[in-house]
Amino acid sequence: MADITKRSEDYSRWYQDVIREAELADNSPVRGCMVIRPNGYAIWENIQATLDKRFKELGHVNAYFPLLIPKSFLAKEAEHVDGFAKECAIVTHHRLKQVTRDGKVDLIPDPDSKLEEEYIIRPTSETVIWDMYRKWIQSYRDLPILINQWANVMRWEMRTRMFLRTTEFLWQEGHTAHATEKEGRDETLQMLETYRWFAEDILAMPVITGTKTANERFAGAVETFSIEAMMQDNKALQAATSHDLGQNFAKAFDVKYQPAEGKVDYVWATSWGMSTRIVGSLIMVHSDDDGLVLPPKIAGTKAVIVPIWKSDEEKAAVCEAAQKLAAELRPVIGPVHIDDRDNLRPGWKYSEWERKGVPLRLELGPRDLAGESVMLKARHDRAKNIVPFADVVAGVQAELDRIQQDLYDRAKQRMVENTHVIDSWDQFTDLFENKDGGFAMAHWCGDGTCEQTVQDKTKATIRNIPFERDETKGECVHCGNESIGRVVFAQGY
RNA sequence: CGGGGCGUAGCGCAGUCCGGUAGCGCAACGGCUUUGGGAGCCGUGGGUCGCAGGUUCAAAUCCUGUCGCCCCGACCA
Repeated sequence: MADITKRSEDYSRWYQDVIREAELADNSPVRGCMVIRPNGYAIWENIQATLDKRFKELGHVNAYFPLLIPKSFLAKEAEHVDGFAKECAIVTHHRLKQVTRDGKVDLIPDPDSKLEEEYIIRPTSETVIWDMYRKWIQSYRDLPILINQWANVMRWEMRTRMFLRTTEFLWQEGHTAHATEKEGRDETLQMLETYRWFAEDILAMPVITGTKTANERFAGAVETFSIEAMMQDNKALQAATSHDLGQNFAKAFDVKYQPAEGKVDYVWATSWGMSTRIVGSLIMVHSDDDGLVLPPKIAGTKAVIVPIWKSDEEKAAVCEAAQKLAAELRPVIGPVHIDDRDNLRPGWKYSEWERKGVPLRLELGPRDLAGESVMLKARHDRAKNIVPFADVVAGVQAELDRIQQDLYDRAKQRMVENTHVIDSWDQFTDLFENKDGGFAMAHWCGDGTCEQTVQDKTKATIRNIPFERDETKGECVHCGNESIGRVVFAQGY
């Protein structure tokens, strides 16, 4: 069996190896696109289920807007065009024509089917949605609108990486409309907090919440907020964003409402999203040289039972016990798999389920049966525990809780250890050029040109201006001017 | 789009410099023995050598073109 490259040898190759070995995804015939395999899709389904439930608890409803967007829509919001025009796929024809060339049948776009107005494949849906909101909103009684959609989008990237940046990806995009500026801002921050909760409590991925700088703001937003996580190679990854769109889209699409009192005004907007990219970060935060590691709360399979036997009699007894255990566990912890394949030995099965990231393994052989107990083995730290049958549900539940917490603690500790207070340009360049990188908490003057220069010199960008930070003024780490306080610099994905 | 690397069996690779008609490990299939950390032995099947041209008696190997993947840039989040 093919081995997995060690993280220390080649991080990027390790990442690809883990995806292949855990059967999360495969390359597609189309450049830059990926096939998400059942093991990978199960993770995404759990992400969807958990987030969707939470969104609905917060009053949101789901809807679906079309994949194709009239080209003219994109042009309506000046900054938005600027941000996305360069990476749009365009539909120009609606029919193919068979032609024969050198005796071979080929298909070409039928010149007679050229579209009068061309369509773009959505890179995001603000424009279609706001075109519809114009029709749906007349008065303050129509507000707020709190719509979310689960969809695919396309951004024609030059360089792609599995999950992290693919030409087509899956995501949810929330689009809300409000009567007041404050309501819009509150919604933006509430959704950012939702993402923080999801990343930390469900994915066991510690994040830094904060405001994006003007340079990094979403095209068309007044303010963009993000959660930023640290990967095991010390690079940062933006795990989700939430945008306060102000009245920019309302103005571009002429969406006005009649307030209870006073004159007609433009409505206030937000949008927020999390994509399949989060699966990439999940892989990179927790996994090790043996393969995928997943926190129990998001794993498709929570536990696998490996029955061990020699004779047919033992097989029957052990498998029956495994069925009983699984039946007890499933209603409490969720999916439990029994691996009773008889063509593989237990050792093979152990390593296979380890590669695939199942958080907990239950080993059940004749010795366990005799002792009326089962052996638990945790994926992430290899800890063994023997639990009596009588306590198995509580024991497994406790172990899953411990794994979840441990993964968070481990990731948090790594983030803390690799976050440095940096006070000079020498230290700054040393960190990113000679040392291991990580997060640099450094003073910044607030100037975008200065920020860009730092990026050009070191590849480090301002990930965000953290909510919780040292606001004491100082000297900008690069230009020496008075700072707005410390911000997080890091090299990012 | 620029620089570098790589495409040979399901996976990982050797063979390419120096042309002679394709091999190794794992996996698969059959059999026997096995089964508490990647089982052993015997046997079997599987590849238009990324694709298309060209040179040659002969091309995985040399030449040209092309497609794809990976890394570094540019681009993007």
